[in-house]
Amino acid sequence: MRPVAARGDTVSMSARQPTSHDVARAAGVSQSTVSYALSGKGTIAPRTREHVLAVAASMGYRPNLAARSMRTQRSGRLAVVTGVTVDNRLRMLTGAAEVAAEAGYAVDTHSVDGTAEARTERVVDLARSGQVEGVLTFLPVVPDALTLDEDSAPVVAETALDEQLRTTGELADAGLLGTVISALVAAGHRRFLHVAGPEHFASARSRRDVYLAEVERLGVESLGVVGSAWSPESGREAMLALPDDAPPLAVIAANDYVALGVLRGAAERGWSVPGDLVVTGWDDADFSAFTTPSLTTIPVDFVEAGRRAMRRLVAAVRHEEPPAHTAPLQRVVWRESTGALTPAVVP
Amino acid sequence: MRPVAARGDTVSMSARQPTSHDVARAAGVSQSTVSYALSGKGTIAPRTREHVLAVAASMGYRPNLAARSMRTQRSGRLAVVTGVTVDNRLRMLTGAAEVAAEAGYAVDTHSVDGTAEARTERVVDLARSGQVEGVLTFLPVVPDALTLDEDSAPVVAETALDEQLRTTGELADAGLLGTVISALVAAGHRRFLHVAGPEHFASARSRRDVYLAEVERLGVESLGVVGSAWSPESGREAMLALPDDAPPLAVIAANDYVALGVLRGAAERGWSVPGDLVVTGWDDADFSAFTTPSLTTIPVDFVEAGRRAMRRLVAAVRHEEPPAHTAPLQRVVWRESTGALTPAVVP
DNA sequence: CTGAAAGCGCTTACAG
DNA sequence: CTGAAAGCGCTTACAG
Repeated sequence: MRPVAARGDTVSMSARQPTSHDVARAAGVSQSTVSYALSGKGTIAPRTREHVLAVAASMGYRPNLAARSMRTQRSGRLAVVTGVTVDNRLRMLTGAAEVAAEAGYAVDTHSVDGTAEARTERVVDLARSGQVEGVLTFLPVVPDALTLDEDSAPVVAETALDEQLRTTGELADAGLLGTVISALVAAGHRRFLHVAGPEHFASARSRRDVYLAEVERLGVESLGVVGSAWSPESGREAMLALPDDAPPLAVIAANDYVALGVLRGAAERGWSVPGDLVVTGWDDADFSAFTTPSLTTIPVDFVEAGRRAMRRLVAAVRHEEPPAHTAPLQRVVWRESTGALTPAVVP
Repeated sequence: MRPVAARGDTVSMSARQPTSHDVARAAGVSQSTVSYALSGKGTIAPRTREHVLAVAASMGYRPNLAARSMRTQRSGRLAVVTGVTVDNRLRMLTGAAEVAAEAGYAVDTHSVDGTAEARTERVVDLARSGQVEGVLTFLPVVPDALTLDEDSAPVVAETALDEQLRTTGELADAGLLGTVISALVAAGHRRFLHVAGPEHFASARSRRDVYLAEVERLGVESLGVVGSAWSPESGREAMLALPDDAPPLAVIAANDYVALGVLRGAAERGWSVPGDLVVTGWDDADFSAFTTPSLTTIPVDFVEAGRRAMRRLVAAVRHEEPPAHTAPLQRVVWRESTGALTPAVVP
């Protein structure tokens, strides 16, 4: 398909990548001098360095990463474990890849499916493989199955089954739900329902926990916690299972996909939103501003979450302290699905 | 943080990964025999091979990929270029990663932002870097800026600005839109509008082209082609810009996000769907079955599209013929947004 | 059938 | 300030 250069070809148009040796020959210096010039390490005369750099650039020289890695015993690679789940993973991957690139690491993507145990095994396998210096997983893992010994590369999990891991956990913060419920109570709502996400997501668990705590604290009625998926089906089924006299009701959905199903199910029941029901979601999905009614939700900056998770991993790999983040990743956006709230109650 | 093994440590619990040398010593053979045993190449006594394999497994031996790559002059790596765009990219990445893993390649993910030209430059850069054996891009590239010489790794683009590349193009096939429009005409619709996607996506262009051709062929009225984004905003604005006497109208949206905005805009105009307007989308987004009304759409198997794109890349890297695919990636799903169609007209 | 040896392209003490 | 040399862990002709 593409012509292969003859082996004994002496013409300069070689098909092979130039090596530091080639640069050295062209620049009239030794190969080690080329290495020092490029790394900036050791002692080297500024003029020599400039000259070597210029020659290297003119030849389009790129250091062979495999050779460097073999010599330095560092692969310069980090693994990111992902899979087919909710759509916000790609945004997190984007942020993570950005930070990794800035820190000088390449990112290997590993798409993993199957049970939490199977996924955890893959993560452990990667951490022990010796091919990567660290592992960042966007999928929940089972800490019990995550037995890392000293040889293993560090693992950072954005969502874990519990808190034993180096969890960044910022996505799991459900504190804003307290704000939302308080505002709804201030607006006169007295009966609530939570349609929860999957138990093995830390974010789903903490949303449920905050819901339960707030409902208790404010002394309002709760029709309970139902559902265990991030899907519209889950929200729709929750509506279809409700008694006829459920409204007026405030439905706290685990995320916007669930909330979308709630809207759909409410329509099928003949309940108006925000008349009979008010509904809130989470994540500010791409569609959430455009449903009818549009969804009140808690936007999460997934790109930034990915960045932060990767910064934690890089810190762990380098045995540095994890960076502290202050700027919040989440906020509340009030839209039509919660009806008109007086400015006084909107936080 | 984690204890580092003392350098002169002679205890067998070494923190470093075992090498083929370590395996050779433990198995009582030479290092080259270990290599032959693991690769299955060369001539080796079955008993020796089994023994070596058992020892290697018991030690948790993993070949050092950097060393292998340096020796074989093959990195065993493929780059996938992605970015923050529509949510279906992650599904494609999943399929692509799966095929790459099966074929024995690791996948480097590169998240790229910026203009089409800037992205193209990154793709070219990767192809020439010598670090990867091939590049698969899910983002549109500009062929004019994509100057690959003989040294470059092959590039496969799922979506290209034109057809000069090795485009898999299956996602760009808009043939089913003919089926949809014919069915709507058979159901009595006589006036159409297309809300198009971004010009630089091949899929957006071919949807527009098929729309124009079908409207012409069937001799029905077209209110034109508007819009140039994959966003709900685009669909909503298209509705708000329509004259009051636009209905009855069949709106062909470039994808489900656009269609969602069309639903929203129609609601704001006081037009009922499917009464005043019928609407179709594309992609069967996660929300499409749960909008009110639910969306008639053309589901695309993005995971399989990712697999196929990666198979093409692997074939190109190996100088093999690209595999031919027969099973269609797309189909039509009729839902509420097109109203009741008699079974006779539904294809 | 097995082993000794070269070499892939780097980095980094060490000598000059 | 510069260069010769060792060695990272593999694969693969080649000799025995």
